[in-house]
Amino acid sequence: MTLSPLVQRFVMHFGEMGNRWGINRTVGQIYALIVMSEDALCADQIAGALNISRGNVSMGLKELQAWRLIRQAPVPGDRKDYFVPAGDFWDMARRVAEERQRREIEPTLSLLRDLLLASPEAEADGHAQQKMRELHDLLEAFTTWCGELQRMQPDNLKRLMRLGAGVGKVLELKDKLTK
Amino acid sequence: MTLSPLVQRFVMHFGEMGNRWGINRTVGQIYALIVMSEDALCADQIAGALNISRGNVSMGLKELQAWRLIRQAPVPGDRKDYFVPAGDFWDMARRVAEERQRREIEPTLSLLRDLLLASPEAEADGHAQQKMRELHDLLEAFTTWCGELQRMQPDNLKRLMRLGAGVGKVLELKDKLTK
DNA sequence: TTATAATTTCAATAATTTCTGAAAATTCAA
DNA sequence: TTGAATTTTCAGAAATTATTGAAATTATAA
Repeated sequence: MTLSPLVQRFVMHFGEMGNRWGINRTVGQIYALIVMSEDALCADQIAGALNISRGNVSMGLKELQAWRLIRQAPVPGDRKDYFVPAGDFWDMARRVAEERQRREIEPTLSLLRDLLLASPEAEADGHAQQKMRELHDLLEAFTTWCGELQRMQPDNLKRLMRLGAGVGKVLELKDKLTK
Repeated sequence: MTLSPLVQRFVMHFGEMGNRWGINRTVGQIYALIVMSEDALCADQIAGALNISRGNVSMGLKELQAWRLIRQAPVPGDRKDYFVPAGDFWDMARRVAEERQRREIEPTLSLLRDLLLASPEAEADGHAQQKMRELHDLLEAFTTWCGELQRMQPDNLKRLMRLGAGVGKVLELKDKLTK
């Protein structure tokens, strides 16, 4: 399978981006390739198109399945595993956000809870704990907010985003009504 | 300078997290140390406390200044450069968000604009461009939204976050009123 | 069963990123 | 100026992460 220059450029770029997003380069490329492809792809096609080893593809597919970004799509009469995207880009964004939350926020929150329980020993600990409290409260507020955004209907979420700066206006509205 | 176990644990953890956030480990540690410290710190104190080389500290401080996460705080009668956090954790969060936007979203958006201008060549390009359009629109909506959240007064932003799921209710409210 | 096709695993290796420390550059008081 | 204190730079070393490819495993058709 050869890629058109258009798809080629996108796939390569997405790989680089993947890097900056905490997923590795080939995993990003594999995902981009699957999304851009009209048909389901099997591991050999992917290895060929991206020019990477079979083993690497196997790892990548496993990781993408763990993220639930792709899923198998059986092709009748063919023993190989074929893959298609699981959901649209909104689903992808949600999954990435969830995973980042889990990896980048939760561990810190849980450490902070721990450290805030300890009674200060050194003289500097009072100040440190106050800072930790600030960070804890910020991360917790953020976490709650993300959770609630995710629980919103996708439609409402889209509307909220389109609302944009209007959010400020809506807040004012709420003020008037609750007063 | 020796660190209390409390601060030590936080600093080490923050370094690990920094890794997952796209800033490197020692840069994360340096920032955490400066934030947790009551007094301004100089490079030697940092190198000693974290047990890393002087050169590494110099790099780290430069990077943190570039991110505008720390700033110099002159200590009268001392020639060394001393550093303190620039702003609180909200400011930090905003800077990190800005930087990520710039590194992780903008380059993709600009590539997508490019690729969407090209006229499809291969047969598969039609489908690919449609997907690219979807991603483009999603990223653009997200970018606009982030920009507007950032332009909001910090107070309103905090209120919006505290509102949480209530946002859905406010939307419904708006519906009724605008109908 | 058995043979074959496909996938997964993982030790070895390649590529990348981070860190050190000595040398060069800069700053500033005398 | 000079020279001591401080910071910066950057080539090479160390550590980390990604990739290969051959062997082991698993799944399927005959």
